[in-house]
Amino acid sequence: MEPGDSTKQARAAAQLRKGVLEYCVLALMRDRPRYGVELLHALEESGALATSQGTVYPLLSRLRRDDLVTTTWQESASGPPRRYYALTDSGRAALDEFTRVWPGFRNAVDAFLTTPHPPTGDLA
Amino acid sequence: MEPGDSTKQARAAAQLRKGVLEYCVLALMRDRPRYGVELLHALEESGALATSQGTVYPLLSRLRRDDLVTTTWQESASGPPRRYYALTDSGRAALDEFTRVWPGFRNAVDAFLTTPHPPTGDLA
DNA sequence: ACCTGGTTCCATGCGATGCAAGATACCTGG
DNA sequence: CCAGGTATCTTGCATCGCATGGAACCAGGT
Repeated sequence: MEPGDSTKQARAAAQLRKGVLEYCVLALMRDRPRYGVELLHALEESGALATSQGTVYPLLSRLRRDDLVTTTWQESASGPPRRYYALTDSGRAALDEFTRVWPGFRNAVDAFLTTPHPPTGDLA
Repeated sequence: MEPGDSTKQARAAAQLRKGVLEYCVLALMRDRPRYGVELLHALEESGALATSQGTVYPLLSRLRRDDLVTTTWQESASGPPRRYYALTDSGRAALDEFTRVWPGFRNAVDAFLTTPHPPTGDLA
């Protein structure tokens, strides 16, 4: 994404990420601990959820503040040490909760976008 | 939803609505003009996107400010006059743009929630 | 005429979130 | 010693959902 990209498409995508990014990051930690730049790359490869460091690190700080993740420093073979983030029980519960809520939300949006809204009345 | 409902489920759902509500409201106006309370009821019936007047009216003000909708006053058979909101060409373009972006976003989130993230490497 | 209730509209202030920009530190290689 | 890549974090801003409160209009009962 270009720095000065203020198209309507970019704006819609930016607003979409709100609130979802947190749980996608938790989902990435589900099977093993991850570190910041690793999460950043995984989000970038997904395409639709690409973001920046200025978004991920404050998010990770909030997750740690709310006891959804714990962190451990670990040496790296090449480069500075990495802070690995792992799910706590609360974090896993939050992820499960979101996984339960998401399908209903997704289907509701799909319905609004695809269902016609005729003048005569919805369905009553 | 109770007024003082601050459960994790409610919190996740609240954050999810961010950015999506705007386009669901536009989608409701796709086939005919709507007025405020009518939009509020339609959102409430969907379940997952139920919200309040304090959310809808500022949203409608922003849509009008950005020239995505136009408004016309119309008398009501029972009650005060209603302000009907209709899509402009820009509004319809924004809705089409969102309709194009949404499936990719939705599938990306689905992938994060359902795809395992094994230790050995993603897929490379 | 009064007043109670329902309907419809809107404004204000707060908390949460994504983001651009910048700062700091570590390691490797020339 | 210095340049570049890797990795972490902070600050200030803009946007958005929401609770709360207020204002206006109409119908019906007393």
